[in-house]
Amino acid sequence: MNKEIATKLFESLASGVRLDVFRLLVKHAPTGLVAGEIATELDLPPTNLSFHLKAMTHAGLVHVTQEGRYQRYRANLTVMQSLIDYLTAECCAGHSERCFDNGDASTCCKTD
Amino acid sequence: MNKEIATKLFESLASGVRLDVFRLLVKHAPTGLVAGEIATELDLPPTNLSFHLKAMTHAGLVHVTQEGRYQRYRANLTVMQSLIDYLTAECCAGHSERCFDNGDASTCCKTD
DNA sequence: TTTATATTTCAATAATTGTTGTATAGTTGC
DNA sequence: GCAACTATACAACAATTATTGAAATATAAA
Repeated sequence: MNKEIATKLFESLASGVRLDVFRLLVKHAPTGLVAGEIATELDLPPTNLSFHLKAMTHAGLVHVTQEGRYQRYRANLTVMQSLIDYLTAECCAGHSERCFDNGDASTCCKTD
Repeated sequence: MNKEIATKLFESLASGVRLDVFRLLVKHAPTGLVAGEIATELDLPPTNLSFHLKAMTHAGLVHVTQEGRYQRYRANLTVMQSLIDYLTAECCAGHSERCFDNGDASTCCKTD
């Protein structure tokens, strides 16, 4: 994880639509959903969903696999964990006592 | 923390400039920096920095206090912690074993 | 092979965001 | 009060992102 990747991921999460898509896919992990199911669930026009899915895939936030004529999307939980680690490091950065006053600091303050 | 607030925070972090500003402020916590110091450190035109600081302040990512003719900015570590919690909940959501295979899960899967 | 289904690509447009210089408001010290 | 300094507000413009319908691609089924 570095600044460039993190920025791309934040961009991906900065849209209400994409955040909804990601949360839906997390909810359906590890099976994932095919594009049509996502469109139905979130009531989105297919073209718009496709636009956002492409952006998320490009950012690495989701994975896609072909299943016949369907495209199955899955949340990339690994990259999300990396992002949380990065954010934790950014947040702490030598100030763990402020950031984690009443929490566990064991995953905190990584020097990267 | 909810989706709307999270989206605003992600927007704030989705810009290279703003991410740089925030990381700089975290590095200088809890003292913070005045606008001019940030501009010098990151080599940004004052108007551009002001634009981004305003956005960050509005999103709640930083706090500002007046010091005579200076404006001192500080990273809001509390909201960052909330965001990490939110993201952790999003990431885990009943799938901690996938998300935290080889890590500490004690800060994970908070039900909020 | 023809028809239906799923999804994406393309094109057009709307809306938002980012950057810069100039002007303005507020603060300090003489 | 006046000059120097800090920062923001405003205006103009550039660039990016979002949304939608129509057309295209590809797979599956009849």
